[in-house]
Amino acid sequence: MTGFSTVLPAGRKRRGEGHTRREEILQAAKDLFLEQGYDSTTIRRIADRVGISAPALYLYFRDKEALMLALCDQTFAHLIEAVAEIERTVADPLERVRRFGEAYVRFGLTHPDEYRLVFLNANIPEAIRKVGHRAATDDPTKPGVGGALVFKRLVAFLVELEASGTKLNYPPDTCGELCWMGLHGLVSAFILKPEFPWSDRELLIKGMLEIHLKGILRTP
Amino acid sequence: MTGFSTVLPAGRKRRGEGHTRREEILQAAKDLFLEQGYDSTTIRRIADRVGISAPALYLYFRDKEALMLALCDQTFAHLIEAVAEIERTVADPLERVRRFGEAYVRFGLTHPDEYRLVFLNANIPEAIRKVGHRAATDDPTKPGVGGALVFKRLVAFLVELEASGTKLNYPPDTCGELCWMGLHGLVSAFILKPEFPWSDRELLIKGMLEIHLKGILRTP
DNA sequence: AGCGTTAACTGAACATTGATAAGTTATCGG
DNA sequence: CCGATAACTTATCAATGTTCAGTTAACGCT
Repeated sequence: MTGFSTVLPAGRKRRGEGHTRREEILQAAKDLFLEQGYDSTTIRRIADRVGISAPALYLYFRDKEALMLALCDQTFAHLIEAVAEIERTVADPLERVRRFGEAYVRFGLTHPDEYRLVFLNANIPEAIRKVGHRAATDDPTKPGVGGALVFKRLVAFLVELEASGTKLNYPPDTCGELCWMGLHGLVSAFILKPEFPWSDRELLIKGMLEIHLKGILRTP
Repeated sequence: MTGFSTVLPAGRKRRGEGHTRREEILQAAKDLFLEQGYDSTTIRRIADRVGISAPALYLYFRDKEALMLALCDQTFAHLIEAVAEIERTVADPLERVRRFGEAYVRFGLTHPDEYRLVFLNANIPEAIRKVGHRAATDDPTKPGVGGALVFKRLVAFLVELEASGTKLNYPPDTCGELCWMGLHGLVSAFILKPEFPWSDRELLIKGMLEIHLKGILRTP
């Protein structure tokens, strides 16, 4: 039961309607990616789904990497939205940090493939690997900075937390990095090693959040 | 400055000396892998280094995956040895856990490429992905169980720790998983995102160890 | 010394991959 | 209706992992 879906040729786009095709390609790539994973998301198969020839893809994306980058940013928007939601609805800085952790883990576990693409892949070309944690100084209008944006929010929460009088055991950015590393370790473990007999998932999530909150807050 | 090293043809092996060639292949693959990374470690290039034809490789390895698996196990032996060293020289269970963490991080940071191959790669075929954390019930004589063996040692340390009277906040295996996830998050962050402006590396390592030790030990 | 078996190995080829070059077609403004 | 050009295709490239069919050389045996 693999790749039987060849789509009928799509009509040529009207002049000036190229961006439409671009989005069709993105959608097809995303579908394929979610259905069959990265390895099956080939240029030819994407083109096939859209109903155009393979080289036509290169009219809209410089190369496969650029296509995947665009996909990543699209998905990251979801996580950014989730964090914005927290900022809108939660006032307490400590609670914001906890909610951030929960949202991050939930995002990773419900979008495992994108998570792999953005945060885990050591095999994919350099530029894609960087997407997750490109330096915060990079041009934020360019594709591939979603991860850094999210991370900056976490650090901002920690700065608030410190400003509100809570003592931290490390500088806010170090705290943020430690928390992210723990959350990332958790998510990537579940994603990369699903066959491992992990103990209760909810316990692990709760435990990881507890450990890190307890670890960064100074308690005399 | 890339791939100029083509090696002269090696003489045919005597009858019964095939295993020698097998090890030559492994060595060449390892060198190439360390020098140029996974993407450059192709069947043809490996064969080229050894001085044989590409198909000759398939006399000694079922496929590329099997070759890489063998490489992984070879490298894992180093980590296993480091852990055994701890068992030999350190008696205190708590200290054993701390030393395990240090050794694990040191291993990851000094063997980043192997670490990527074994623990990080979401793109490489399934069997290689599993290497790091194959279920402990798997046949331990088969290749690819190095990761699980190491992890079992950590859990054993935690069981000792509990037996010695120290109260834990979670069951030993859950504690082990949490610790491993944190350590792994740390190592993989450094490896996958070297360009990110992390705060002081030593502080992060020390912090991660502290956080997790504090987190799993019950302190009333 | 010669012969047959077979381990060790090679050359050519296949299907896929991402990517490019060069040419074609259809749309649209004037 | 015509010329410019956006949109697209066909043919092709080099590289990848892998297989097939054959070849060569080492060894035991008579």
